[in-house]
Amino acid sequence: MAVSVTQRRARDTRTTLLEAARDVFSEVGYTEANVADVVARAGSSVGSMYHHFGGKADLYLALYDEHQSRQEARADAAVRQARANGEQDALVLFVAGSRAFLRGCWEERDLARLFLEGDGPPGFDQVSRKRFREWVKRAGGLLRGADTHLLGEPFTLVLTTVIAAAGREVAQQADEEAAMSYADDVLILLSRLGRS
Amino acid sequence: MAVSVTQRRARDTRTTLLEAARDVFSEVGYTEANVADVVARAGSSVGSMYHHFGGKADLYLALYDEHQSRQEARADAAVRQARANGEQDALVLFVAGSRAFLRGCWEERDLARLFLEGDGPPGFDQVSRKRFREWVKRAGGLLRGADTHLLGEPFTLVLTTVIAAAGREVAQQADEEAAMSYADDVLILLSRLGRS
DNA sequence: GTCTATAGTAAGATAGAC
DNA sequence: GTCTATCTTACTATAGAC
Repeated sequence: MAVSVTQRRARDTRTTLLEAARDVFSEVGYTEANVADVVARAGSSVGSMYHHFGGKADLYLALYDEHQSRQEARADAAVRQARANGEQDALVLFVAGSRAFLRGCWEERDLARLFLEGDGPPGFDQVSRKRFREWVKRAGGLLRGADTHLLGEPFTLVLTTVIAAAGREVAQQADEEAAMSYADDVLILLSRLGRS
Repeated sequence: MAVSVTQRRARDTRTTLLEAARDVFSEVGYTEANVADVVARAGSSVGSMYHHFGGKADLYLALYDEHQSRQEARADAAVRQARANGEQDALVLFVAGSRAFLRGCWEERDLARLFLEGDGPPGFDQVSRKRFREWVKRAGGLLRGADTHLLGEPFTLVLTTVIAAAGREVAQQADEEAAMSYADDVLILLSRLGRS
């Protein structure tokens, strides 16, 4: 399909707005940020912004969606990779996925901080918790069967909250080495939970 | 010291406002709540509210302060009690304190939900995380020396987030039995972390 | 699709009488 | 200390020209 010039412009505008939103939200958080600043930084206009997005909250959610998708992709890839290398231990696979997730928190630390800090539109906390929980449940499914203790709500809860909190801390470290060292420390603790 | 009638009235107003704030915040959360509803429910007035408190955020913080103090008292009492009963194992003591904390989350479930849900004034998340962390560090100090692995930031982080998340879930259970059962499940997992 | 200008609105906070 | 009335401010969202 040929893409017309105007369609391309529209895409650019959308992208530019998202990048500006990323910067502004990261710097001042959701509550403090205002739409005017975002469109100013994007060199766009309020009208355009409302043409492409439903509003401030929608902008934030779009940013979250893309970030979270990338994070899940990273984790999945790491698990596949480990498996391709012959790894079979469920716990090791799970840790590999989580580690990739945490590395992603470092690489996209501005966004990770933003989303894990808890400053978002009304109700965002519950939404993101739910999505994250789904992911952990899927990834944590690896552990099923390994140990009967590893089933059930409380276990998923612990996994979810620990990884999220670790992500927040990782994103705040001074350099990559410190970040991954922190990540590994937490993953060691998590591993203990997996061993009966 | 004799307490004058006007002083007493003032105290009553303050208390009534706090109770109303508790109800309103619990029902609709911080963001959705507005000062007008609070004073209406209290049968008071905006002016009085601003006489006693610095504003909406201050009202919320006062509520949090008192709740958290009660929670810490509960936990400390439980630890003292266990100690008085001859318990010496650091991990068992820590779990006893945490269990009392979680029971408190059930007893004051309206507030526990409110504060652990993440909807508060700007910056509240960090403030409450910090205070909670201090408490866990103090309580978790029990574990120092038991095992060299139990030192360090990551361990405190895990303890903190797991207990907080457990509190949120406990506060949402249907009845006390379910709540404490959930609490115990999580505490079993936490115990595993303590055993090397 | 993009922009400017403006409307709408909601709510937190203050002033000042009693 | 308590109240009523008002202010002020800030920002989201829309309308309509280009």
